[in-house]
Amino acid sequence: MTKIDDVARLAGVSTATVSRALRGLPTVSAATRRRVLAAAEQLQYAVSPSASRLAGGRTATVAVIVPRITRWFFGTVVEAVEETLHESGYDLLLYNLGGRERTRQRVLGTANLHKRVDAVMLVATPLRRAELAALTVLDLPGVTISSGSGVPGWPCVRIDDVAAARTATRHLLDLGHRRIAHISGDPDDELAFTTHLDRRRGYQEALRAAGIEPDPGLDVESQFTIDGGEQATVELLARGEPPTAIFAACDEMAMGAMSTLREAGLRVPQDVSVIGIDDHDLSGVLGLSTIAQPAAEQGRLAARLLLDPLDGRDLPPPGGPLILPTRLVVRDSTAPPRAD
Amino acid sequence: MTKIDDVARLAGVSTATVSRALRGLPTVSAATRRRVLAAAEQLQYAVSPSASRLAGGRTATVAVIVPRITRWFFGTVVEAVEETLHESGYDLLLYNLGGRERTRQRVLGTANLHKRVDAVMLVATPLRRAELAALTVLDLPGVTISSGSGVPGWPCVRIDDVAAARTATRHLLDLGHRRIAHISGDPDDELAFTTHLDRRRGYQEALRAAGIEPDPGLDVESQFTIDGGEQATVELLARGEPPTAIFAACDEMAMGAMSTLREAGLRVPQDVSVIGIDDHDLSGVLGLSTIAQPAAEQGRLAARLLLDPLDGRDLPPPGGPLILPTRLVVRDSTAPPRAD
DNA sequence: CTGAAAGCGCTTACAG
DNA sequence: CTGAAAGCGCTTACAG
Repeated sequence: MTKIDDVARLAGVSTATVSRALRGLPTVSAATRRRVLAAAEQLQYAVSPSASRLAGGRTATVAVIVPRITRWFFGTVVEAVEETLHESGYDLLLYNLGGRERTRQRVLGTANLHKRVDAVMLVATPLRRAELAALTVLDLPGVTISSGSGVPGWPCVRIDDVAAARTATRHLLDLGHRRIAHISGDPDDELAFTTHLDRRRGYQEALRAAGIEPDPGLDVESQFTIDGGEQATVELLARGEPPTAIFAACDEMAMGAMSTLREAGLRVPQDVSVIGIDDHDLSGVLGLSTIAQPAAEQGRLAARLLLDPLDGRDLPPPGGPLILPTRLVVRDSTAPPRAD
Repeated sequence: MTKIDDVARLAGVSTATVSRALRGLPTVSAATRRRVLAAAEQLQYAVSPSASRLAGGRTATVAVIVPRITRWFFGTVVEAVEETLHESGYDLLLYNLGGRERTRQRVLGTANLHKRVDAVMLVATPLRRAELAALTVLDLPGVTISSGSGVPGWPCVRIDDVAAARTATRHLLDLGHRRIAHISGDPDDELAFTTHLDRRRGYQEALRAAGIEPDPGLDVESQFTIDGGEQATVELLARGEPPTAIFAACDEMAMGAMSTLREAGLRVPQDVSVIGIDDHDLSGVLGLSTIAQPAAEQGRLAARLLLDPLDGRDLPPPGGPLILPTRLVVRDSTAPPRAD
């Protein structure tokens, strides 16, 4: 393929000038730039990323690390991030941890990311001590979305999980429910994220504010998936008298809960109300009440926070975490409890 | 950071030997290899990908191009591909076309991929003539999943869309339906894939085999999304007497259809049966009958077909397209038509 | 505004 | 099995 020397020869300039003209640096005369661009066009020249990266020390690549790309939240975040990154000329290296310890170690436990990317985006993946140490050594810039306490020095984008859970629970309380169950994340969750802890806290706070002491028998741990919601609900029903309402820590769990309830002959919302968090694409179709969170917006904002310093736009670093708003969406899955 | 010279010095060998030892080449004595590995370990050495790629001419990176990562099929494919690629030490560059013409041009219309990746995976993205020409010039190896006629020289993994649609339609015919509507892709679909053409053909073939001439009034074009399914169903209902069954070209459209039917006061399946194609994660929850297709398996197989030649495993190239099996899954959304 | 030259950090024939 | 040296294709001070 053609390389920079070919373009330089055709345009009658040095390779340094070609390099500058093609990258839009200001120190090139308009006439020269025109000639270079024409030559590059004519030769169908495309820069070699490897050579450019080695010489320039920048990769124009970002690693995006998610637990599971197939879950609604992560897919939506990645889509928004991808668009923002590519618009700015950055490549996106996707890492889907998928609960695989080996993958996690390869990505986070070594210097693998070193010189491979200019920055890292960590989505809902709180780091263990050793991983944090490894990343700190690499001294890479980054941003986290919804990743627990985050990484020192990295901005953090998220929602207020405690408040979201409080709002969901209070919605059920306002409808008159007292026996409100919670299904949420497993501490041994293979995805190892901590969002569920905050959501549980909000649930408990709302109950206590209403004078109700949380009943551990109504709190079941499982995975943040449809299957997880089904299993948790099966467990819940096996424990005895069903609750009159279930607050699921995410919409996918809520959907699993709805499915299991229906199979058990319980109607939603007549017998049991269900609410989740997310506002998944299909929540409308299922009539699921939920706390909507802006997934794409979190992705876009996080990408911007990464790109701005990389591209030399030095905004004042955000003080605390950047917390985006959530919103209660009432549909058909929540109603007052039966009066019996 | 430490580089290969540091390792060479500590191990007391040349950089060439370090390079060979670290990459596991056979032409290194066991003792030397041990010393090199120990030195690399001690210095926390990680190779610079840019330098390695420039010198070696291989990027160990694959571009994966999908229409929309948030759709079930593409998310599931990408997850499987990611795992297969990373297991073999390859990076995954994600391109989400998202119906954006500019993105599409940047990725497919230029030499952008040149020297950036060793191979390309094109998912459900038939190429236009100019794009095909551009790719052909780059002379990159690749594989397609479900991408129309594919790319000459690239293996193609897919299902038999005509047969899948035939099976879905026949299922409805077998239940006794005659007024069977079809909702499917738009020829002007911004995602520009052609799967819907095959699925429409299967629908029409099944009808004709049953002695029914397809009624254009029962065939509505829209997008392959939940919204698309809703809009198509609204349109269908606006055209007059509703059909007794709807065959949607994918599960997301089918879910949109179910939602709109319910809002219109029509019960599924008592008033209208609905069937899709995919076996989406949520099809079970929604009780949607469907033709299941193995999305993850298509991704894994396609990744293998890409990796094997790159890694020097030269399998006999597949003769025709690799067609994976589909399977009718009957749930609660299909039933005989009302006898009135 | 432009060019000559060094250098980025590896891998690969080639020679031994 | 190992090493010296060239080369991969750019970018970046530096000088003018």
